Amino acid sequence: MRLANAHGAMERAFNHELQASGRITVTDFEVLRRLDNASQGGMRRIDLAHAVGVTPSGITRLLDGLEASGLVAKDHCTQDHRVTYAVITDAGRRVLRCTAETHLSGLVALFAERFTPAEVDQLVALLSRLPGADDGAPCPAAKAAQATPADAAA
Amino acid sequence: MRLANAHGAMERAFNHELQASGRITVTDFEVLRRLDNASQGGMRRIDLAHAVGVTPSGITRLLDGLEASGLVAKDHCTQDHRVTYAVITDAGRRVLRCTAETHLSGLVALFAERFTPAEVDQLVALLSRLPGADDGAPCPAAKAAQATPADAAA
DNA sequence: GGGTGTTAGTTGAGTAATCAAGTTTCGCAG
DNA sequence: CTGCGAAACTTGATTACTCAACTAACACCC
Repeated sequence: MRLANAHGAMERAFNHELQASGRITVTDFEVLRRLDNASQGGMRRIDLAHAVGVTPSGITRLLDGLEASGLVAKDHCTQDHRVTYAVITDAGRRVLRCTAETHLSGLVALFAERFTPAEVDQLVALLSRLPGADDGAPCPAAKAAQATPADAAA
Repeated sequence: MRLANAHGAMERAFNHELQASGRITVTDFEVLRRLDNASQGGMRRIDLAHAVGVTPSGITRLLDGLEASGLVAKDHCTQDHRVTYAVITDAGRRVLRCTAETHLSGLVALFAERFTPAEVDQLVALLSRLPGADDGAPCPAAKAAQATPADAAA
């Protein structure tokens, strides 16, 4: 219950912040973050869907939007013609960097003023035991620029 | 992040369970729970909205549905004609009791198999410090039957 | 090489929320 | 008692998803 309240409230707040600064939802943000972290700046759409917790059709529509805004691009796999990769573009990286700067720092501050580092560790450890907590990326702290986008980046 | 993942995954799962057994969403469930806990089995719609974390318009549409299903009823305040109370009906209580039985026990089991009671306390204490965690009801463990519905209960 | 099942992805229809802009009621200042 | 701002809703249009049903490509077996 506390979990639901806390997460709900924070997500709503975060969503508002993101919406205000650029036309971006929390899920969009999460997608960009994930793509930026990915080894080639790209992921299979389905893995991405699972990572951010939406259905395949959700990812299709979500990426439709991000593609229209030029923040991600499509890339087809030559070995398996079923799969399409989503790759983050330079514009996408810019947006990500900019919003992350503004809002991730806000998030960090929020935690910092409420918890000691040890308590944060404790909280993370406890939450990690919940189902689905480790879906997708294990959140490698700072992993800023490390890519070499496949090809089709705007 | 763990918070987002864990809560997201659990909420999705919970939602599916609830949808499967009766046409109910997590938010509907939360509304019923809140109303059942309320002193008269009723609350002002706006307080209810804030408690479950939706906007006033969200509550309107949500209650439209629950009223259509006969799980809650309207009750007008005689002192202030602006406010409308939402009161839980006997049918609503039945549904709540039934779904709570099935799914709350699942939830409890889920936590029990992952945490010791002490750890649960710890987790609750930590989460309580997050913004919005205490919105609405402080979740008074078991508070089953305690009502005297205002009047307009089906 | 032609079925059979599985996986990746899209599309149509529907739902639960949102915001912005209304209406009605209330409280209050002059 | 009249006007004026704020509170408690409601409504219309939009959004971000969902599910169910589809297509296309692969994988395998015989």
